[in-house]
Amino acid sequence: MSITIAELARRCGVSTATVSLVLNRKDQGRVSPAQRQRILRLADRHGYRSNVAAKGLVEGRTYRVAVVVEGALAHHALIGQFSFYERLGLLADQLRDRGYLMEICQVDPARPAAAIARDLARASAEGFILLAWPGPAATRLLTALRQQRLPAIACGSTLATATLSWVDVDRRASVRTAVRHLVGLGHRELAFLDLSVRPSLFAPVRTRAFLDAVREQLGVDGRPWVFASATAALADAVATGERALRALPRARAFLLADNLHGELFLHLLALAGRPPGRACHVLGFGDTVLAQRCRPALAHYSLQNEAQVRFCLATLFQARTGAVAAPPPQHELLPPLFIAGGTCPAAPPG
Amino acid sequence: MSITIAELARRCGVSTATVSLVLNRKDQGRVSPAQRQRILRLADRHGYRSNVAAKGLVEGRTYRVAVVVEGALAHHALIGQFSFYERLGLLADQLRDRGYLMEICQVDPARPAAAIARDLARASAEGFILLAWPGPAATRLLTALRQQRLPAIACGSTLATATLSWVDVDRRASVRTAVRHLVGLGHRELAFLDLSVRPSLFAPVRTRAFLDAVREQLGVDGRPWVFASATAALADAVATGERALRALPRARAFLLADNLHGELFLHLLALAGRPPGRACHVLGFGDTVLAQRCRPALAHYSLQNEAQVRFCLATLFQARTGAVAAPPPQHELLPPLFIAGGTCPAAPPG
DNA sequence: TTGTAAGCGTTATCAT
DNA sequence: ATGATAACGCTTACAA
Repeated sequence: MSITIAELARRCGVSTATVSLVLNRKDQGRVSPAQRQRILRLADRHGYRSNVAAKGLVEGRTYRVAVVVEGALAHHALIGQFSFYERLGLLADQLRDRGYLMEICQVDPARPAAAIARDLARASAEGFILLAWPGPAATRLLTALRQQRLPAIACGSTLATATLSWVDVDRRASVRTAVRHLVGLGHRELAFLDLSVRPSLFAPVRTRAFLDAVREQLGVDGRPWVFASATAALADAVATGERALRALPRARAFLLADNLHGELFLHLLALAGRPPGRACHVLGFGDTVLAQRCRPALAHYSLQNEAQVRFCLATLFQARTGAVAAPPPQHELLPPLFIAGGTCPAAPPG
Repeated sequence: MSITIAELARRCGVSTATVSLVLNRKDQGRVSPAQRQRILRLADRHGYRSNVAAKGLVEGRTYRVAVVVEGALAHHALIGQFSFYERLGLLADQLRDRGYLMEICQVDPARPAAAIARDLARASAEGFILLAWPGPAATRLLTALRQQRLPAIACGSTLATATLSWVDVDRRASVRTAVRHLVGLGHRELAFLDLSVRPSLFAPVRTRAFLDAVREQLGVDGRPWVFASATAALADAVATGERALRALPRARAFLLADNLHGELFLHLLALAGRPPGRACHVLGFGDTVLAQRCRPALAHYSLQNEAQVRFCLATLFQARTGAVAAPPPQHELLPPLFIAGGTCPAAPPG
């Protein structure tokens, strides 16, 4: 245990109130600059750290924020959602910066939302962040938490309602922008590859967005350009990629529904004599970490993990005092963000 | 905030001391059974939860355990260490069961150990768990933490010393047992594939163990049977796998240094007309989650995540009271554990 | 400008 | 068998 306020007060010959005020920057002209300096210097010398328990006790707060995870923590690595961990790491750091502690709650999404919410309430957290939940499940759980008057927000889910808090990247707009990007580079034939691990939450959304964008921007039916693997097996991803290359021998523009198997597909392209970035253009979507593992790095539209996390915390902490408050519901659909890479140049202006 | 002890006492017409004793099961015949029941029932009805802050304050404890991660949380997904997250999830749950809170500290391993330890001390945790650190770095940090009298243990690192606390699976013994396993099945030619992402901490250890075991059990030089990819690229893993199959056309026994690219290699085997489990035997090592994603499931020797986590907590909490204590240093090298799968039968007895 | 003191919920020591 | 009460470290209303 570090030095206490009482001890600091004793050594400075002042009262605990004075020390507390100075340490919390609440001494608006109430404490003489001299005292102020002495107290701060002594605190620093002894490495003073406020006792969270005491502080929390007197303030009636827990300084905890729970991050609610669907199923096991390791599950998201298996389904290739690496950005899940990036967001978790960002949350851990940024919450610590605010003096909060991150609590990880792994819950069984099959249970009724009300039961989950009741259990979560026992975590005595001041706020809840639902990380990467499917939209419907997120909606149910957020609603149940709201009934218990617990501030909560979904991070990485697009909900159909404006009465709950959530943030996500706009997948539809990203696909649409990516199509415009490739069309702007002169391509008139695009291949769309959905090689992500099944069952994917977003596969139908992405495919639909692609077909709409193709219809709108090229005036044709894009269905012959869509190639989706039917299973989660790597072998199936390989087969699907090869099938696409055989089916569209003249295609020089490729859109990946997810960066997950990007490295694999770039490899297939190279084998097929269409080296990415030189003989053809490839655009991905998803985790930047995955994209940058590719050679060349995969140009893609981003998940914007940092922006998502920032929005979550800003919403949860929007009360003036830095305390978690029950905020009015807020949501945001982040616009497409291009991340450069060797597989495709930026879109031409206009 | 749930109901308090004081309120409970008021409603039962007893003192706070009585309630506290009953609630903490410290009323050895001191409280009458009738009172006891009344108190417990009322507490249950109001969903009483003890206030951690108050408890921690009076006990002078923080009920926090820090899990120290090398670099970013997401890093381990990129290098294919999925079991990292499995262990993290196990830690989160088991610590919560003990009334503890898990704090994730992402630290820059390039900084001096003493500086890291000083920063970690500010986390005011009662104990530290170094998750999946390379041995030398773990040794330095554990030593620095010990100098600050902070209980700490490394999970998933093999250290050269018995004066620090650590737990790991015995990689050497696992490889050796796997070789014996395949030899016991009648194989006289083994291929050893190291396709893991570079730079791997354990590649030299595993290769060395393989060569030793082959020398010992077959009396030959195993070097022509070792195939290692030189880079982290997927393309290199593919090339290395294919090279091994070409170089050893009659080999029917394969040992994978890591389950990471297991699915990929099984695919290559099938393509080469040697379907795993039927035409040949394949044994892996590492994450069970990865192995079970393969078709057929990859038989392998386990990392024993649960056993590792159990050992960590048992060591950290070994004081009688369930409090974290500064324990005498303890370590354990977990023995090989076979996990069945379709790619290889269990070893014949004897 | 500074000090005093009440109080947060809990545990544990002493009385009764 | 049970109750009073001090103590833990901190914040803050109020007094000086």
